[in-house]
Amino acid sequence: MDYRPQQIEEKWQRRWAEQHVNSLTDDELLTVERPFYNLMMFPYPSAEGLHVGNMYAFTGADIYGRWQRLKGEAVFEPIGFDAFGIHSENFALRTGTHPMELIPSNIRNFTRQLTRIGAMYDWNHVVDTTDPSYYRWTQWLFLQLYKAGLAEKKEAPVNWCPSCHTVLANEQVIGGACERCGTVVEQRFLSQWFFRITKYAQRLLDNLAWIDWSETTKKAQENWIGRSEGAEIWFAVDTDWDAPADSDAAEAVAAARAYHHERGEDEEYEQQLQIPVFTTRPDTIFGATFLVLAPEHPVVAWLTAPDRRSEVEAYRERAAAMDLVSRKKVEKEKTGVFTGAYAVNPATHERVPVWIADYVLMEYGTGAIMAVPGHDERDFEFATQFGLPIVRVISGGEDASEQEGGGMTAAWVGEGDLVNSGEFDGVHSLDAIGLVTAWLAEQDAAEARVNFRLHDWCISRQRYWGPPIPIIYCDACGTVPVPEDQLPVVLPHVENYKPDAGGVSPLARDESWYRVACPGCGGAARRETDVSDTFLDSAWYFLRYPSANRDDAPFDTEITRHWLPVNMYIGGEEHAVLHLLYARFITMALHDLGHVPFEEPFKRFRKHGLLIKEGSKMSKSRGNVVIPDRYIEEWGADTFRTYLMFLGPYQEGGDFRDQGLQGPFGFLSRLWDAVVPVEELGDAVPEGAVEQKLHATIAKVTEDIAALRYNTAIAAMMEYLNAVRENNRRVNRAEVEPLVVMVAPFAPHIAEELWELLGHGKSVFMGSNWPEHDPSKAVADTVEFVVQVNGRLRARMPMARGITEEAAKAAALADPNVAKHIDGAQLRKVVFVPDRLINLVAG
RNA sequence: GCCCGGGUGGUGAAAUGGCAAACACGGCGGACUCAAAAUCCGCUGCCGGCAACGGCUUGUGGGUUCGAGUCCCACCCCGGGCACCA
Repeated sequence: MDYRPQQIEEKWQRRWAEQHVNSLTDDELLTVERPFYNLMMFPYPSAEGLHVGNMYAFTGADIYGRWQRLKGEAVFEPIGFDAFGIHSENFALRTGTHPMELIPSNIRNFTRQLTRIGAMYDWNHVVDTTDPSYYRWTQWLFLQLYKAGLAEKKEAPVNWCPSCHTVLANEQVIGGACERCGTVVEQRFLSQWFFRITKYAQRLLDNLAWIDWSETTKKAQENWIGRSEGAEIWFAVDTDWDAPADSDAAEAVAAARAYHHERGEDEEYEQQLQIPVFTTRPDTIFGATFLVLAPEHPVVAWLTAPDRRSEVEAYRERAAAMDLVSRKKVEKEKTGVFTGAYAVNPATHERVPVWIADYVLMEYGTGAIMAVPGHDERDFEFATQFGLPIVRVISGGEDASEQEGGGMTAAWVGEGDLVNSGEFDGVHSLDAIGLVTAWLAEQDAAEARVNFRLHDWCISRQRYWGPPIPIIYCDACGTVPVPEDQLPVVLPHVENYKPDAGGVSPLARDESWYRVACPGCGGAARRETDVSDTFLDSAWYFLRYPSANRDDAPFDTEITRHWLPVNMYIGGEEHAVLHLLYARFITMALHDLGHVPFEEPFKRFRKHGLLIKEGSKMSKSRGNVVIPDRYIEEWGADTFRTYLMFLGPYQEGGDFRDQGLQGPFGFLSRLWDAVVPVEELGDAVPEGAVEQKLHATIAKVTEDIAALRYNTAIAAMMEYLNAVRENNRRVNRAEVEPLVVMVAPFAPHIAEELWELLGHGKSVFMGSNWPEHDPSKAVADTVEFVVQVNGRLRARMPMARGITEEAAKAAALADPNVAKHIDGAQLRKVVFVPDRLINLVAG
């Protein structure tokens, strides 16, 4: 009987479903012992169907879950659909199918594919983010954050995608372009809903020290959070003209006032206008020869000299019109204009000119810098271009020769001793950072400060396909949260859901929907018409899975305590700073609000690598995207799964080559051929080389799967099967039975079929069937010993395990080839590695 | 520029400082067959040699070590992320 994967796979998929092999009831969720929550990143259900990249991710995660189960854990392995979002909506717009029809049919197709690949999903606990019974709780989550002051609406510079007609979070802007459509984003000032993730910046960073995550992912988060230690230093403005007297005056002063008010500096501001700057190099303060403000800095209009106003205004307009990508180009020539104003360097008490330039960004630090051209490359370039003074305050680097004027030829950014720095001369720059900050602080001119690159998370979207933000605006009561007992705010079926270039949400076209009575006073009010970011849906879905059937709470307290945090989460590196950071933030916030007893959602996270095809990236335009269905049809899910895991190291990715499927298929076929004539199997216990190989293989496969080294685990099983079948020897049942179990996580269908043929009444996954190895039997009695002379291989000889150095040396010296290479020379040294090698150093 | 990966046969890839190339694909040769497919067996890094065996070989150049793909220093190349972040 030949191996016919399609029939076997159909049979077992049907049986798993009929006998509920892979799902837990809600009662079991509360009571089972050894719970193991095995999570993978839920897919966005595209119309194209599951991509091989999804299959790769899910298969690797499923293997881990199946293995835990074979070891006796009660594994909960759920799946769901991240079905809201711009991606689905854009596709719907393109094809003219309404997302409310498109998504359910995509989900049906995904469900079919996910079943066909043979993953052991718990179909009793599915999550669909577009289902009102789910997004009701997404809205609830928004309200909890709102009540805690962690959600706020504010006017801010935001990323605007002119193609998707919506704002984007910083994390969704990749290299200056929209993550979804690739269009270059613009900067706009809009009033948007933000989550105050920056409040958690330090904790998000600190916890990275102890969570068990892939190092690269932690590193990416660390960089994204971007902590910088330094100081904020205040420069008093010194001008001899009044604030602008024209019609812009009130506005300019109001803007400056608002800026300082937001920073809590009302008092200082009323006394004298000060410009705060952030620097990581307070040690270079004596070399700060000018200030540079971001063009959009709110105090610019206030302090610009009357005769400079038209030039400054022109520059600001040009900067505002520029897209963010070209503005942030490093290689671009420095531009800027002088405002005519001066400020006082608090260390030197010298007046320094105040400039504006687009290389200073409003969104980082204070939107203003002290320029130290002697020790900062960008400031050096700017000073050189505009003829501003360059002063050396740290020794090191090179100066031009006397004839050439002796000035600095480049910024010196390294360390050194301070010079031209008053009482600090001779102090090392690293020591000076703290000393100078303290000295300035005594004069109320500075304070030590930490800055983060991380920005607040902009969650409002001017789009249709998302959960409406549960807020109502009332003229009398102001901003009113929708009462929790009125959730969900159901997304209405809107025929024209096209986004609008003006930034008005599609929901704003449905008057009957947004006109609503104020929950506070009962008067006429209107709903918020923006929807929330898809990443909010996915920031808490893992909390919902075990409680997916609860309709009175987002997550059941007992079930959550039993199953969370997640034991193992496997997913793609592309979400390192998006989903994974948001999920951590939301969990931390829920912890602080008393909703969950832990603050990190995922105990372990492992990233998987990227699949490429025949040496190049898969993409639609290249036309080399692997369609999994075709391969599964041709080879079977077991072969496809095993090949995906065999083609390279899982955590690094690999190269998909059509020819490669032959290898795993041959392996499974040979396994089939070895086991299926069950009556012919011998009853002898394993012995000799096969026994040794069996125990060594169990040890290796167990270790490898634990470390996600699936490719070498499969190779080890292939080697073992080759040993079992060597020279047409008679195969014994006790030799193949453990192999069938070890194959099961990779190729579950064939394993089930063989397990049944071997006489077992129930699924191999019911019960702790993972084999144990006996370390004493995993090693051979004789080892092949390597003999080196002066570090070079000269002979190999079988020797008894545990042979002494003396005996090994004697045997080695007796070998004619060894003797020849020693050639009568004196032995200077003998290096002996037990059971492995002896190196005779002669001459 | 900074931060991660990575560079090994014809190909995908293995290798706690201790036999480089496991496992697999492909190729070559053979068995079976009228023939082909499937299957099975053998060979397969490069150079020299009938062979025994010897020499060379993990991006480049140095170093540490009895011994380096692996550790250290410098550099080149490829992939990914961040980036005028003060």
